[in-house]
Amino acid sequence: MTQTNTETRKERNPSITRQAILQAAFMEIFRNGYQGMRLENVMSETGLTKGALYHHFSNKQTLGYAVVDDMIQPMMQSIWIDPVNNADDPLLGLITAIEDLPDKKPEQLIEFGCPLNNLIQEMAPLDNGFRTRLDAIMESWLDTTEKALEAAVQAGQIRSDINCHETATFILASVEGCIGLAKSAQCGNRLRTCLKGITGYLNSLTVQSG
Amino acid sequence: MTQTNTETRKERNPSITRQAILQAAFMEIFRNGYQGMRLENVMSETGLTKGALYHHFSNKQTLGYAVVDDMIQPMMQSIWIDPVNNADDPLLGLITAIEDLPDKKPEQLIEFGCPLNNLIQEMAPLDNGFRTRLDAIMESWLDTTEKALEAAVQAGQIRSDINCHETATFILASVEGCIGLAKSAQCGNRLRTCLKGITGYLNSLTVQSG
DNA sequence: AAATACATACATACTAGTTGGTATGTCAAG
DNA sequence: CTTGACATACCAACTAGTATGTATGTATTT
Repeated sequence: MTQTNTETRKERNPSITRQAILQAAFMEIFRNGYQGMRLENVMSETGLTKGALYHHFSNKQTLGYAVVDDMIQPMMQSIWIDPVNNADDPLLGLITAIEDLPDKKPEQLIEFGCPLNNLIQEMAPLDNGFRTRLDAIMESWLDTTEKALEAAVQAGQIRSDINCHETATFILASVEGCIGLAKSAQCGNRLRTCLKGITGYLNSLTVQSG
Repeated sequence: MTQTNTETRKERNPSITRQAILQAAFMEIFRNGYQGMRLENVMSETGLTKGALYHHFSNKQTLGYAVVDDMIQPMMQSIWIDPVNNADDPLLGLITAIEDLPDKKPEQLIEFGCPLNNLIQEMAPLDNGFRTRLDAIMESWLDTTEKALEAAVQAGQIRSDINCHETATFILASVEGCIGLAKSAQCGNRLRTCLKGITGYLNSLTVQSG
């Protein structure tokens, strides 16, 4: 085995390398925001050099977009969209998605908030490429939630006089707001207190409670 | 009149100069975040130099803290805390505070969001000095809202079985969430849609609607 | 009331460190 | 042996912060 480097030879695997860069960039953005992300930190966390980084991504912006498309979008898909779409009971599917939130990555959720919302609040006014990508995720999130509410109406679970579009928007706003409030206090209790408000609201929509 | 400068002589007024710096810094932070704020832009927007800036504020962090204390806190006071505290009708005071939001600075609210929430989401995990200042504003905002709910209970306006603390937390989370969603879409309709969800929720708390 | 002394309120010029980006070299795989 | 996958070395621009100079207001002294 020829060994030109002092360190152990790195096996080449471009897809794994790319994934490692994306993972490190995601965490950097999650903690510090996109503007606060330092490519130097992405390098040190992956053990790669600037050459490798710029081989896979042409610039910082492209890397940022890729984090949205290849990391954040799949997360939202697996945390909310898929479970809610596949739930047998539409209302229970929504409630479960909400109640499961604190269990996913509790410490990260409270310390750093929601990766999607963080980037929206930072970048929406500054970079329309970010904004359109992020709002597309938001729209699909809204769409899934709205359809679940419509199904819950059809199933006779919640009142038929509610506006599902308005209600879905309100629910997602509340979810993001709750995570944001918990981040402000850096406190899990505030998250749970706040999420109870959402489930309480959902219960107020049920027919038997009217 | 001796005139050493080429430009017109600047009259000296330290308090006005300080306010001008704070105003420019606030807008810079509002648009770009604290990390994105450039002191050079604060200088160019005020027409001042770095010497003047560093005369009034010892460093960037001190300026950032002053923006929180001297700009954002008074804004929250005048937009929400004072009107809600001084309202004759506690429930109407809350509803009015919510419904008035889009009228304050509509284009800024939708484009840049909420100055308080922006800074919380950006800085809470990064700088505890920011976080404690911002969360103190949040706490006073929560406190005012909770007391208004308690007064509404006392006045027989809303059901007495609700948890005012939990409800206040939920309402403020929803407000911030709605502003955040509108910012994502850069769309006033989504803000109004979402805020209707909040007022609808408040109505669901009233006694006659139970 | 004029002169002096001193602190405040700025301006100018510079520095050190950071950061995104590039040019080029090298090793490995097909 | 050509192309892809990296490493090394370097640069130009930016940015917070500093050192220092100067003009202005104000209190004190005589």
